[in-house]
This record gives sequence, C-alpha cells and structure tokens, in this order.
Amino acid sequence: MVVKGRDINNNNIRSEEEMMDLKRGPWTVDEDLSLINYIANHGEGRWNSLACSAGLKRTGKSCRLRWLNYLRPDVRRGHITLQEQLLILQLHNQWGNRWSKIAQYLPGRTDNEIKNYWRTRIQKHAKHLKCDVNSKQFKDTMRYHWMPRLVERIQSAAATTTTMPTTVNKSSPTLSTTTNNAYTYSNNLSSNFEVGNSSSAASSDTFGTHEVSPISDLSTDYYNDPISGNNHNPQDYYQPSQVNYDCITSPFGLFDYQAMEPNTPWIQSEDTPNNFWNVDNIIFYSSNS
DNA sequence: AACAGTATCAACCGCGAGTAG
DNA sequence: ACTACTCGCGGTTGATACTGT
Repeated sequence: MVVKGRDINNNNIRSEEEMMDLKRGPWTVDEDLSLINYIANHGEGRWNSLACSAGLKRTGKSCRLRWLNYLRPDVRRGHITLQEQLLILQLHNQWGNRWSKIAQYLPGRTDNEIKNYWRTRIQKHAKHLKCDVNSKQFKDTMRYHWMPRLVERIQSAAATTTTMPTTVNKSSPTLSTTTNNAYTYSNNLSSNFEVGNSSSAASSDTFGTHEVSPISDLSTDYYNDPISGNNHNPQDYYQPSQVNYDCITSPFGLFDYQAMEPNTPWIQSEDTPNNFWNVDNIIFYSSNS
C-alpha cells in the first residue's frame, strides 16, 4: 500500500540519508562496539541523536533494531526450546501476530526472532497442510494436537534430563504451577500438565537432544560476520549475563489439555491423511533442522 | 565438486501512535 | 489545534547457510 504522504516523507528520508552518507546493510564489529560503548555510557533512547553522537552513519531506527534484536546483553540466541515453542503457540493462539507482546513472555527472545520462527516454521506447516495459518482448522491442529504433544515431549525431556543431572539446570526448565494458576518454568518437574496417552510421544527419533540443549550451549551459536569474515558472537562483547530464564510465566491459566478434544468433524474425518497429525514430522522435525 | 532449491534470520520498510514544541 | 519528529510494531526482503541431487 502506497500512501502519498508517506512517499514524500520517505523520499525526504532517502535524500537525507544520501546527504549524510548513511550506511545500510549488515553491521560491522566496529559499529557494534561503537553502539555498545555508547549505550553503556549514555544509555538507550533518542535513537536518532544517539546514532549521530555515537558516530554511527546509521539511522536511529537501524541502531535501535540492532541493539534490541542483537546487541543487548540479555538477548538469548539459539534454538527455540520446546517450552518456548509451546508458549509461542499458546500466546499466538490468544493474541495473533502481536510479536512484541508475545516476546514479553519469552525473556531474551525478540519479537523479530519469534516472528521469524513463526513464519519459517509454523506457517510453513500450515502451507504443507494446505490450510491458512489463521484458519480454525490450523488453530485446532495446534491446540488439540501440537500443543499437547509438545507438553508430552517436554515432560519426556524432563524425565530424561533428571537422569542426567549435569544437563538439568536453568537451561532445561520444566513446568510448574504458580499460586495464581499460571504456569511457570522452573527447574522442578511437575505433573501439572496431565496429558493422556503419552506412551509413544517420546520415542521419536526426531526428538534430538540438542532441542533441549542447555542455553549455555545455544548461546554459543556463531555470528558469521559477512564484512570482516570473523565469526563472533555478541556475548563475546560482554561478561556472562545473568538472566533469569527460570521464570517464564504464561499470562494465562494452566492448559487443560484433558478438556481439549478433537471433536470437530474435520478432525475426525476419515479423509484425513495418515500422517496428517504426525507432529514428529511437522513441528519437531523442523525445529531440529 | 557443482549446482539448485530451500531454510534461516538480520535488516529494512511502511505505518500508526505518542509526544514535544 | 496543529505540525514535525520519534518510537515501536508488524510485514517483507535479501543475503547467506544449508541440504539434496
């Protein structure tokens, strides 16, 4: 959609960028360090003036995006965990594409990352299922099948990790109930998620161990700098951050999966392909790939 | 090894809301 | 009340990495 007024404004911005020789595209290590140092000394905010003051030939918008999505010390990188997948599905079911709002409940995750996750993973499967991501059919698929299966897998993973104490730490949270009936990720295995018939859920080969690998491992994913050719990670800029990942709380009440029955006719249809509900081959496979 | 297709994600864009002057 | 500016959000793009043939 083109709005005349906006075109005028953007043209002004463009010409202004050209006049100021503003830089676009991937950030360099030097630019990152300049931004980090400036914010460390002066704080965030007033991004346009910040960009100038920091000596960055970038728009304020670009600086803000780089900081919020990548350079902030508490940004968490790496695979979306099962718990996070579950939370994203739940929150998206409630709020739709309110990425920033969803991100508030996933500490360290950015709206951009969640949005990318949704588009690359979830929407892809909607496409495979030949249904719209916003359709009732797809939402029911998530609610009645994917989410309960995720819970099963979370419980299975927790049960597995309890036999391997070295991997049970803040990075492999499980689910427990808080007093306000929200669920909270904690280090304690809980049986609050009562899911029937879980006998086969954990047996899939697609449930790779790295999916629940410790965050400390996940955070070491490299950032391959296209300019310098150096692999670096934003965490290299900082001392290890102390982010409490142990407390990720849903804004809603506990899932009542026992009340979730696939009672809509289309779900029970005999025309449903045999592998239609094969979550292993859908959401979990993709999250490992 | 080379190429093509696909997946991922950082970065940009357009727009609306909020705010200062 | 109006205008200009800033901020933040959601949608989209494009470069790169990855995977399959």
